[in-house]
Amino acid sequence: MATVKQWHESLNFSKMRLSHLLGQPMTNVRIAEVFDQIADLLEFEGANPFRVRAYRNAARIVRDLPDAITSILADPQRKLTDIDGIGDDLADKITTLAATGSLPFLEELLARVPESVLALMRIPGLGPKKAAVLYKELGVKTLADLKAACDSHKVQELKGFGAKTEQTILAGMTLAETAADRMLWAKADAIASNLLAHLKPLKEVKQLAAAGSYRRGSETVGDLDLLVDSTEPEKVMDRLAAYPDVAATIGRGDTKMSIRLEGGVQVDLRVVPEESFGAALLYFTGSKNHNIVLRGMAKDRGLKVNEYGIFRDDKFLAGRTEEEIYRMLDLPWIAPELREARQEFAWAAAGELPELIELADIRGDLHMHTTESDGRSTLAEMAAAAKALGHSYIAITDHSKRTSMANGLDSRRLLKQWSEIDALNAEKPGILVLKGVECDILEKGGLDIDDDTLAEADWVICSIHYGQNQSRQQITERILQAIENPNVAAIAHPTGRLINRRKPYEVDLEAVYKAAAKHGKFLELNSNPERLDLDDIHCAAAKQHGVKIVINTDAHRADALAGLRYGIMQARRAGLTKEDVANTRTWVQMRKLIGKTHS
DNA sequence: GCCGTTTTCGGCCCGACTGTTTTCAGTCG
Repeated sequence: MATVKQWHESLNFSKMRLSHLLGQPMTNVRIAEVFDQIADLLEFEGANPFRVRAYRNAARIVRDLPDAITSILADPQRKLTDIDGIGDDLADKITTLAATGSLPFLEELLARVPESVLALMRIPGLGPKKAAVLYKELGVKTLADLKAACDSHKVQELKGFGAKTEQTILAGMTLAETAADRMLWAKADAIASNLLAHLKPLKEVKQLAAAGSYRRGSETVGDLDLLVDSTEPEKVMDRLAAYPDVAATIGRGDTKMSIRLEGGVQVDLRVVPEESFGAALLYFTGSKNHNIVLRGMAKDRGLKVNEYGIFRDDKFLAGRTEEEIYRMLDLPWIAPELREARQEFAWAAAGELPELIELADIRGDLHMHTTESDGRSTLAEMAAAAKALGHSYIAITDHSKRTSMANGLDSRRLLKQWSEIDALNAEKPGILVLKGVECDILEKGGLDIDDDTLAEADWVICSIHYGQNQSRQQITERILQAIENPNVAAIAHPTGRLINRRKPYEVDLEAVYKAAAKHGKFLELNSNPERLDLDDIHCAAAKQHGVKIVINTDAHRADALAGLRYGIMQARRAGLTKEDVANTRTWVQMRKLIGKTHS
């Protein structure tokens, strides 16, 4: 999926020279980037595809790991080779990377293959084989070379290429220049809902679903994958072709069709008969790696799984529902959010598949703003909207004074707001409104509101809004200091994703997790879809360290309170249960967790 | 490159679609 997105990433990646990757603390993400680049280079060289897959797999495994590689290396009790998919060779390479910041094997590869050719493989329709031919036969090293070769029609003269391929390459190049990045889940949701509503009225459509990373609740979505149960694929495909927003048809066969919408989003449609709907839903939901494991398990049992069902010696056994397929493999049904080939199979084998948290489990939202700072809705409007959503409590957490451009409150205004909250509660609004604040962690350390005032609050959540360019160590120190303040209950934006689309600040998250666990402080999963933080990986890491998590919206207007579901999806992807998330509890229970005793 | 209650070698998920072929390789998901 998402060839266009990969293209973008490759453009960004090729700008980011190796020297930028190296010589910095070796985070999991940086190690993963090195392995992905090795996989690309090996693939270009035509290496054994399974060897390439091993590197890609390792990249994904390291990226998804809740623990920092550096802390595993530092722990004499643990070995890298204990991680599934990491053998002796890759463990050595990781160790070398972490110790020296460089990897001789990668240097060798880069000496053989110019890094710029990797961008060729990102063009839709150009894979490693064709890219290698272009490089070897025509000396195409860059995208500019490729453009020139197509324009002079040298490409179509190559064996295995033709006029059509040349056109496809040119079209792929211009498309990639203008196409959109991966979209946020919320946008995918809007588009998918419209598409489903367009297809549903067709009488030939018996069942339909949106699958892919959208169904898995991935934070961002590349392509949309639609699945339809019908015996009349032609009619279904005609219906999709008639969708008003279609810009182009990329491909169309007997049961499968791909279109591109205005704005660049690719939509893949697959039509299957009823007896295959569950198998196809499983296949189309992915992830790819989840499917690979499933199919391997089937093979071990002398079975075969494809998108039509599960088979023994070509005899159809099941396929109507996902449950049937899982059952044939002695597995319970696995929630789509968990299907990333991370821990779900180990959990299933041990009978420890977590009962994932649901939206309805949340009892209160503990981070929101009002018109008193930079919110758009009043205190009363926020309370009414939260009550309508079924919450039993909320915390009003307007900004503190340092955040002056958001009209942050000083202690005098805070105390005034809190007396208004007392008055509102006295009117018995049907929801408990808590006196809170989102208190700035100042550049020099320390908090923006005095301790005497903070002691009056029910709920103090802290975050960094200024001095985000400080060193990793300075930022970490500031956060640790806030965690140690007895008046503080929670840290918001712990990984630094607090401004849309801007690079997060650098922070030693291990230290933050450890301190939060030690002092019983909450880390916030901020549910804003545009700057979601903690994401699924960080969420799992926080849980691993025994940190208490709260899921809040950080809503700036009443209708944004419904955005809690975005955070819930990430929590589910991290395998969190109701117990793992603190604000599934009543406020009385929560207050005990915080350790506050005053009323 | 990884992995092993069939294994330390020989496997590694599976099928649709396209373009260039004349039975298939490459690409994609």
